[in-house]
Amino acid sequence: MHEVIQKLKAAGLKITPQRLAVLEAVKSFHGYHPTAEDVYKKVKEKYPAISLSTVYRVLDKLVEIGEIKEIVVSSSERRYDARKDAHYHFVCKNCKKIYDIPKEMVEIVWKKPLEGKKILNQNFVVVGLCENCYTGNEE
Amino acid sequence: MHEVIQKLKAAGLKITPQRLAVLEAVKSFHGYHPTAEDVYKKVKEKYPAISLSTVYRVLDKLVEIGEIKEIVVSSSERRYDARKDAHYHFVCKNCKKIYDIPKEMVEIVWKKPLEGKKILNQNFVVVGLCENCYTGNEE
DNA sequence: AAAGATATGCAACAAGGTTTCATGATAAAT
DNA sequence: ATTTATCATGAAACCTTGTTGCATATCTTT
Repeated sequence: MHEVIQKLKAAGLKITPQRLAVLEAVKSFHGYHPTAEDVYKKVKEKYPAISLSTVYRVLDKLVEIGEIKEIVVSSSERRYDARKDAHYHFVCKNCKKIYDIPKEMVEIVWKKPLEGKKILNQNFVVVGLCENCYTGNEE
Repeated sequence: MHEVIQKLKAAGLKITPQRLAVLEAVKSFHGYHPTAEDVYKKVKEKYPAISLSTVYRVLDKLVEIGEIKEIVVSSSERRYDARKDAHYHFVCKNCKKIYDIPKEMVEIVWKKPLEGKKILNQNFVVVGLCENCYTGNEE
């Protein structure tokens, strides 16, 4: 929590209760990857006055300063991840649940370098059917 | 073009000029990965009466029968790809341009199998800065 | 050629996210 | 501690992307 305050200050941003509450909320979803709406509902529990637009704005800022990540697993909604270490994701085509894939499970090897371009992030997203949906018991 | 007709028939779908025109349009964007809107504009050139909702519906069907693919590279809009062979994508964080990465350039090795889950697709999306944006000449 | 089934166009709608603007809170400088 | 300049917030309006309901039109099969 101290760390964020440093980062916010370093970026010339103010320390507001909303910002701290939103970050807390995102962090509270261990293993789950919340949408902005999910975060909004969670924050409201302890901070009923917060507005949805503030949540959107704070999420953007937290991504900007690298305190959380946006994961791109759907073309229709944004999802956030408080985990900052590298890892990958599995998305169930049926129930849409998102699972973490530990970095150690997969090795990504470049056979030839990507000439001219600068790589900032490597997103590996596996789409398939999870345990529940694969065996037929829809969720 | 013959192939699609077979696929549509096999899926119990009718052969309509709109469906053929939308597929043609998607195919015409070599190397570019159009949004539904892009496809709509392109189709309109030769088929001015088509409606946007039809384009959305046809794109869905074409994805369903595997004639085109939806690529997930943004959380806010869908993009389509007529290329059916496996390959990956690079997205420029600055100009948002999408580049194809040939399959041969990257090798994805599973160190441990994904227990219980069935893999349908492996999407590898690299985010970074492209030639133009990296060197400072914004686009 | 007719019948049945499916697709289309239009317009209304919905979800997710953004923007504007007046007000309120923060941080730096007295 | 107070003031002041700046930045952030809440509320509501708005925008973009995609979806749906329904009447009409078009396919396909007989």
